[in-house]
Amino acid sequence: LAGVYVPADIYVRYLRMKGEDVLLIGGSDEHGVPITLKAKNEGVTPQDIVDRYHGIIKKSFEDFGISFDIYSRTTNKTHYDTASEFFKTLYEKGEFIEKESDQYYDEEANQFLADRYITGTCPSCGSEGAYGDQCESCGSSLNATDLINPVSMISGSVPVIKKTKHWYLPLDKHEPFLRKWILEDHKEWKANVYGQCKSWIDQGLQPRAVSRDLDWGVPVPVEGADGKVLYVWFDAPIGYISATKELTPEWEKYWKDKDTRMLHFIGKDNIVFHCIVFPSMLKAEGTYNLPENVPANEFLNLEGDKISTSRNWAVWLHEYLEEFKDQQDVLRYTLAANAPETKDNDFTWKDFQARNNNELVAILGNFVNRAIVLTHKYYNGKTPEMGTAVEEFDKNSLAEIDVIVKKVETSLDSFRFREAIKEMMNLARLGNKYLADTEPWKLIKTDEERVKTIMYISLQITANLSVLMEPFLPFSAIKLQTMLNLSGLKWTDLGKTDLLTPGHIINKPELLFAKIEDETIQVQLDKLEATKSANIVAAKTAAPAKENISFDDFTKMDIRIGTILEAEKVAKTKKLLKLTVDTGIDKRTVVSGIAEFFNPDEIIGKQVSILVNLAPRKIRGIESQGMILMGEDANGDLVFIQPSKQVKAGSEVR
RNA sequence: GGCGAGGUAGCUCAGCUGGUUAGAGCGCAUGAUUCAUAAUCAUGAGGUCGGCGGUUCAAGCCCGCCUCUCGCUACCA
Repeated sequence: LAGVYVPADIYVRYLRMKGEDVLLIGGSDEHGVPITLKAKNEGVTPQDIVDRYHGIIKKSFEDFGISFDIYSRTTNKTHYDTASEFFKTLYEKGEFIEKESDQYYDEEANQFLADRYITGTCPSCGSEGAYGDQCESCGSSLNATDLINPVSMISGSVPVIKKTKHWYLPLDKHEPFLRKWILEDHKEWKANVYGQCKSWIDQGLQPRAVSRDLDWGVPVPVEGADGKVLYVWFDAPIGYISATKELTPEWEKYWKDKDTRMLHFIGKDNIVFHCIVFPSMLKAEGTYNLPENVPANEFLNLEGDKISTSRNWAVWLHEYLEEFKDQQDVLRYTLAANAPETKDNDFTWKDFQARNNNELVAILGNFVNRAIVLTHKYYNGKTPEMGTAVEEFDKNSLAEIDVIVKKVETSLDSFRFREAIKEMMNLARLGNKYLADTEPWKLIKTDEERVKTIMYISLQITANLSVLMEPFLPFSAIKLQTMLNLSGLKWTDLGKTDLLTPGHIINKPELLFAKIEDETIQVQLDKLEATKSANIVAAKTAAPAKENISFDDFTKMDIRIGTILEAEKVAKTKKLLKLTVDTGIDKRTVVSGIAEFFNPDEIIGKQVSILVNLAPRKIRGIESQGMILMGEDANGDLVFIQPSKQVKAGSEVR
């Protein structure tokens, strides 16, 4: 929400209020591989899975006030048609590279087999149980087609070799264009976006496969492509187009008109797809506009830890909407004010509370309340005349409205939402200061004419505020406008000093924002604490035992106590240490992925358990002759399996 | 390991092509005030700008090395 939907919604509401013809398009990307895995796990179809979530997500967005013109999904027919057509166009234009290769096919399961799903005898060492991509015994890298006696791991049948064709989008071909378009013509893009694009382009782009041998996705729409679907990253961005089509017959205007500006609001993990891949697709197709900007944001953490839906480390929108009824704007405000625009940021409930109590309640809500309460007290809710006692200070204060509006516009136009929302709050600050400086509650006893002017101006500030806050706090803006008995105001009304005309009746004051008490926050913190505990418990639960093996199988393993003699980091790797171990039998080299947990110096001289008859395997060009046994705890921390007291190197472990 | 982004007051962040005493909001302290949801207004305290070295008359901004965080990437038990 923080990085993508809230900023996008603010921006779009702003443009709509300016009277621009704008659409906010979004949708669920439903062809991801995790979806098929989840379906398999639960024994249901992928469609069941996506049906379950799409509705919930869509409704949550709606209730939260993310004003999508359409929130669609990539499993609907329009999308299938659109994506197919898009592919066909590129295909016919010769924008793809076709590569044919031999691949095993399981005739029983009716599908092509990924290398990992094929097992057989290794052609180089003759051992059984080698996988299609490599032999675990000798470590050689294999082509699946080289395996002797291959067997499908899915059905157990003997697979047949079939030619399979895949299509690749030659990103390298578009490199000169991308270089100019991004690196020269879009220097104004955010540093994080520009930097990552530059990095990709400078490293040289490779052709990227756009098809896969899977059964979940949009079928590849050319002859001889049975059982092939569009790779998810290819079809997903086309979803933006499909959704627009679904929404309006005039969809082409939004995608192809020269004057249309397209923007992608995304998270930083999606930069490459939206800045390099999708634009290349659009360019290749030829008739579409390219994005004008991609204001990608960084990530928002939660109470110091990365948000993770699988670990339930998250604030679920549908739960928030229930537990904080009618307080969408509080979360919108907090998220916008903390948007991770330049670096990852942290959401904390304490900050949420503080933003509400110290800013929304104290500054904004309070000012509005003061103005309206006083109006009712002095004039029974009737807007007074401007009065004749207008001073320089009054004029300056009114003029200040325009200055603030301009600043908000500048900030929004350059996608600086934190700055924009802060400026918006400054209008409420202006109001508070105006009241404090003019003190109408004192003057009412001595100078009623002057008080009319003061209240008139205070009300105009309030009315302006109700418009200015609308993109950010739409629910509260409507509430305030209802209180003021106003409606249909536009962005161009901002700065006007007669939004409420003399005699205009305003309604009774209601509080815009309610204080949030410590207990309420504590409930949320407790909930997260419970999640944390649950995760720890879950992590403590040991994995289920593997299948039984015979004693013979066990005795095949030759495990010894060895002593580490030397240790050094393998260059250009993060995890690997190259160890020299005295096994008692010999001194041998072992490559071990423990560099993140041990300094080479610290472990020299340590006794460890080592599997000495594991087939050698080349890792990073170094032949590893054995495996150091490690214990791994739930956090992934590694510890050595060591003898409880010093024993002779070469002692057997049984 | 390579690449990208970031490391500025207690917290969240500004700081444009290097130039006088480094800014804002919140928090904190003091004072004023009472129309208002004990809200508001004023004033103030608080920073060796991640570390070291360099270029320059001048560096938070430029260069080098190091370090920490996040992301992308790599033949990653």
